Amino acid sequence: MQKKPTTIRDIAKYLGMSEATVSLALNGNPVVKKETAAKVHAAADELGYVPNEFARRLVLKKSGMIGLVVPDIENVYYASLVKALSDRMSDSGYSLSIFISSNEPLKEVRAINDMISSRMEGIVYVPVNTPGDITASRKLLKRSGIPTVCATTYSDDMSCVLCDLEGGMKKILEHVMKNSPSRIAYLNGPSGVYTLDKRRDAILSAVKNSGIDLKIYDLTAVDYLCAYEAASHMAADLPDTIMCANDFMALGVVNRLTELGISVPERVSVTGFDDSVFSVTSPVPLTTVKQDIGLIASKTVEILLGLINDDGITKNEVHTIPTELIIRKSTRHVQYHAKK
Amino acid sequence: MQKKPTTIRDIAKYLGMSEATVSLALNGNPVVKKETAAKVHAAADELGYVPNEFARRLVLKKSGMIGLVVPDIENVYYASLVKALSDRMSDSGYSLSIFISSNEPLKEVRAINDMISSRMEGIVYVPVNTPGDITASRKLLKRSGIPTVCATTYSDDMSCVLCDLEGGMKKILEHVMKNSPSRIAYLNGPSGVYTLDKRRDAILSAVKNSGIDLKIYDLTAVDYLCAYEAASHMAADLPDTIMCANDFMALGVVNRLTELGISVPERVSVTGFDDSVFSVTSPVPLTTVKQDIGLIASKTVEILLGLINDDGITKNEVHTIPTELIIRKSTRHVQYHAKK
DNA sequence: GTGAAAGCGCTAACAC
DNA sequence: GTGTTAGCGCTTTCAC
Repeated sequence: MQKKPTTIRDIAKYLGMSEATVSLALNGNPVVKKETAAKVHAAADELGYVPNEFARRLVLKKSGMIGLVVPDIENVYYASLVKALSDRMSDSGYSLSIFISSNEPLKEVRAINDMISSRMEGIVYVPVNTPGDITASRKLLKRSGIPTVCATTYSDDMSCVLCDLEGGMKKILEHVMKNSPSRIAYLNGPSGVYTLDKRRDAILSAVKNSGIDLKIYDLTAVDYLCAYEAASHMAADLPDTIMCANDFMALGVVNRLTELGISVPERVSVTGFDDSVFSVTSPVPLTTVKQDIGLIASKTVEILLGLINDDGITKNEVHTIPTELIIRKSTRHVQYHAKK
Repeated sequence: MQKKPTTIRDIAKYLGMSEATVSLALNGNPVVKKETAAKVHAAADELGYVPNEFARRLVLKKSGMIGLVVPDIENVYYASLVKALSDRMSDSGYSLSIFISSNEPLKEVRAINDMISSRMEGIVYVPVNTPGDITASRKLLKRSGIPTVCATTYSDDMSCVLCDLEGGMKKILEHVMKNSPSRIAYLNGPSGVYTLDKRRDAILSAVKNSGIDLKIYDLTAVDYLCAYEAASHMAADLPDTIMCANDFMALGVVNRLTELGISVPERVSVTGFDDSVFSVTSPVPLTTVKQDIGLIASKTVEILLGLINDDGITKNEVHTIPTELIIRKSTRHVQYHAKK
């Protein structure tokens, strides 16, 4: 069992002074005499004093914490986001408290409730990434009045930071177009997920009236296996370009195609999205769209801190991070360019 | 700015009853009359009451939280661990508080201090995974008296849960041996990291006196790029088997070799370790050693909860999780077997 | 420069 | 059944 932790009172008794002095000394308040302060620190050290944050926060009415909910930590995209957010936050004086919703709206609600009861001073909200009802979460957040910013996707009633998904999709499509494709397949996920719907819409509107035969597949999940299997089915009647909603899917396609003896990009071009590890560690490095997660994180922290300090930053501001086309080797056009 | 949260006192005033009753009702204590309880809940709802956890924890002297420090969330291995731990923990009534040390001993110390001040009731300690001095962390943990279990690696002064790294290494080596290799290269990381040293020792002692030409490379990091580059250097004078400390490295080797026109496993066998995503999404699926992260997580939680409840579970117990050889396509022997 | 005292929001005896 | 009261450990005026 745990030994009872040392309190300020213990130190005060031990030193024969008052709690107030000890507290002031410990907080480095200059009003206490230097030698007194030194004595206090020595005693604190000796007794193994560690402040009780609960007591502290209770009276200060500040938690010094910022909460973060993410849908899935095993997804490299979110893992990078968490890492970036954690880095950016550590300079701010706040500590980050991470919650995982596992893509379940119910867990998300629980996490948000936890954050509210723990009096987080700010919240970074990354909603579940599957079709699901998150109105409960949004209502809770709203009602709490805690400064919140929604990251990587859109929510209509709070500030958001997300990438220019449409722009990215258009850029990569333009790149693909240079190859004069006649049949494009686009592997997307279930509809009802903002970031996927956005991608689908963008590609759809860009291709419209181009005479290109575009076929969109709404897979059950935006993961490796689904894409891998989709590629299998496509093999019989191959399009010349297969675009994917993310890199992990593109990897699945590349691997399956390669297995089948279909060469990428010679026979078919494949594109990813996100510019994650997979785009680099793919046997055929992927042409993709970079979502600058570092930038998302920085902007998110910036806006959140602004909100917390009530800097007069507009609420419900939507901040769009530009995307960048990254040309690697999974699309034909690249090589063409690279070689001349 | 945030509106002032509703307190129990507000509800009491609003309803014209005492705080105690409200508190009891809110906690579902059966002594309060049903209708009173109903009224209280209604009022709480109406006023948007969310309990102040700090006050609660202060008086209860319990945080209801378990802390977790991990070195690197972008590493799929740790990401899976966090996920598994988070899942297992959620049934236990405790909430998990995640800290990222970014493989920096200093950040690790900070995280541990945070956990102690936040009065975590238990700690899952996953030490930094690079050579570095973590005695400070261990001393802090020790001194705090908080039940702690060290996961995925060994620490001499606390309970540990880790995989049978040596056994795993031996198993995969045995498998490789069936091919009668004459020259094996083993790609490891810097020495001074327990889990890597263990692997190195195991392979070293197993190969000793076998007449096999074993060459061990202590790379600066156990990642894709380092392994990729090492493979480049090896190409000139190729061993017949390249073993790696993890799957991510093995993927780097496979990709580089493939680029160089060296076929895996026909010309050289490659092995991984961990059985992570990479072993499955590799263009040549990797023969590897499975570390059952789910099991690690379950056992860790079990031991930790035992420690917290002082179940008389021996402290400083080292629990070893068995590893499993997973034969896929990156080693010759497999195919040999598979085909006959 | 230091101490006494009030109170942060909540819980848990103990009275009534 | 419900109210009164005394803290949990800390910070912070305000006296001295």
